[in-house]
Amino acid sequence: MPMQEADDELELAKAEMGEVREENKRLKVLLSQIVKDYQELQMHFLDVIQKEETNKKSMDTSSTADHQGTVSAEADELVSLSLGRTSSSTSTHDHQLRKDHHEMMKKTSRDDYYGVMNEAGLALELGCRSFEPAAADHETMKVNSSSEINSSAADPKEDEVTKIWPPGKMLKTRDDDVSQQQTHLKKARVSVRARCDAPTLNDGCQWRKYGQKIAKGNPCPRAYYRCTVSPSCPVRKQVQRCAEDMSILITTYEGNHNHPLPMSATAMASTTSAAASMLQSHSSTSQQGLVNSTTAPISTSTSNLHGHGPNYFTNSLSQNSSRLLPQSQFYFPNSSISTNNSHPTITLDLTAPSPSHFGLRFPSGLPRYSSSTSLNFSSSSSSSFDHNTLLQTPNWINNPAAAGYFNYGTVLSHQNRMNQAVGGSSLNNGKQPFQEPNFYQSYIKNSQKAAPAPPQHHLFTETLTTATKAITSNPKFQSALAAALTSFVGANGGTSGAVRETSHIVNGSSSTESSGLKLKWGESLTPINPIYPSTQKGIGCASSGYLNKSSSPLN
DNA sequence: CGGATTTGACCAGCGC
DNA sequence: GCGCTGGTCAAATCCG
Repeated sequence: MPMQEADDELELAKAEMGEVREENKRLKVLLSQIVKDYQELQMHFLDVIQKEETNKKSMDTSSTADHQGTVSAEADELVSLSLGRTSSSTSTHDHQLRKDHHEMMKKTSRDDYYGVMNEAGLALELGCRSFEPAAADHETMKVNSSSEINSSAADPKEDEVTKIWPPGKMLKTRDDDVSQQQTHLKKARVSVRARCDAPTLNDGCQWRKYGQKIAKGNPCPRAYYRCTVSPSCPVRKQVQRCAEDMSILITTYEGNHNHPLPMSATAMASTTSAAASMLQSHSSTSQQGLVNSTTAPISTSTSNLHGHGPNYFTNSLSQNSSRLLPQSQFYFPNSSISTNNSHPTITLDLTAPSPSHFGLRFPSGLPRYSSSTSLNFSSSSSSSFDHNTLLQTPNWINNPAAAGYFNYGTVLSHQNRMNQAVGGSSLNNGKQPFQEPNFYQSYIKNSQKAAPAPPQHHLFTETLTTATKAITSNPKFQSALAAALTSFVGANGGTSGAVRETSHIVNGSSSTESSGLKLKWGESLTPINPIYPSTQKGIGCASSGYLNKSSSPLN
């Protein structure tokens, strides 16, 4: 009988593989269509820019405001290109833009151009840049102004630039208008809430703890980490247990990586980047007076990832808001906005109670925001996302503790099975003992007894990461997604998980109840990680140092 | 012994 | 100006 069971399992596995293959084929087709559409739109946009430039020359300066608005509107309709159009745009800029575009189109045929190729061999542009001047991060602004615009993304000088970043002193070199825009938006932060018993999320990066504080209103200490992958990396993160539910780990990221990241780190980086872009995009919009109320839609702009190589992901937060090519936007209705906080924070809440949603929402401590908009990226048959529904399974989601709260489509189920097959969940890297308050310590111990750490399993996640990088960075994808989201939101009620811009706790507006976005996590299959094969010691939220150094738990 | 962590001190921003 | 709070520094300590 054991033989019979084995055969059944084998057959089952084969059937699943077949399904996955078919799904993969469909996705490849979708991707190719997306790429094609994107390229068409890109050319369209450039034509618009060129026309605008022509009009500019033919018109008196008194009419500039009008036509700027016109172009903005058109660009917005396409991929929200207008957001990058600033008064600083000149013909030189436009020409440079076009030149950059063509160069990027050339580059997309190179294997070494970061994220250009996904497993399907489809070229997706990742070197996208924007004129967006309103990045919330001052540090980012400096980098962009000094290195991004005037040099390629691979410019080694970027590190040098970042080395001279004195925290909080970056406004000095900026134009006055930009400074004014940023006076109330000093540093964008992305907060990730996830159920995780490990000290930190396994975001793939290497961190060193440099401080710990008891923050007001939370008995659990807040730990401060800085990225140690590069000595000059300005990225910080704060890790703290949720006061209301200590199984929830709140990880807040701030800053931009200025160094190559391992694949396992790009997942989180891309996710936070997208969220930060969303936040910043909203912020800039808000600054323009388009969104002012605390219940206005969040303007969300997914990130334009770029890199110096297959594993280079420079933007964890706002940097990607300052690219030379346009970024797209989409809107999440009924989202809360706070404009009076110097540290606007967007919270990606991965603690949604439903196992079928990946959500962005307010902390559970704010029950009035508990419903909401969930992003449920599906590779399957959702009619609303037929042509652009591939997303990643980030490594940090691979945390089994959190896994129960996500739906990766077919991937998750496969992965969970595999995880279980190889020994259970990975809740902790086991490297460091917890030194949090006793009540939490006991909680952790109990949790760990029930869930022994398993071996790692990265193959799916890295592939998904790669696919995500390719896709989410694609403005066309974003645009199409935006359109889909817009229509879908209009037709959907609230679900679990949400996109929320916290900027501290916003007022008690109840407007967050109704939005609903369901984007199912997609799938991708090719396992790759040629550069950091030994970096992932655990698939859980344990933060494994990919340089064989310990990353830091919350002690 | 070198690197990471701990933890009290220090500093800056903010509200009163 | 003072106190509170968040964030960082750095010497002491821990650990592999």
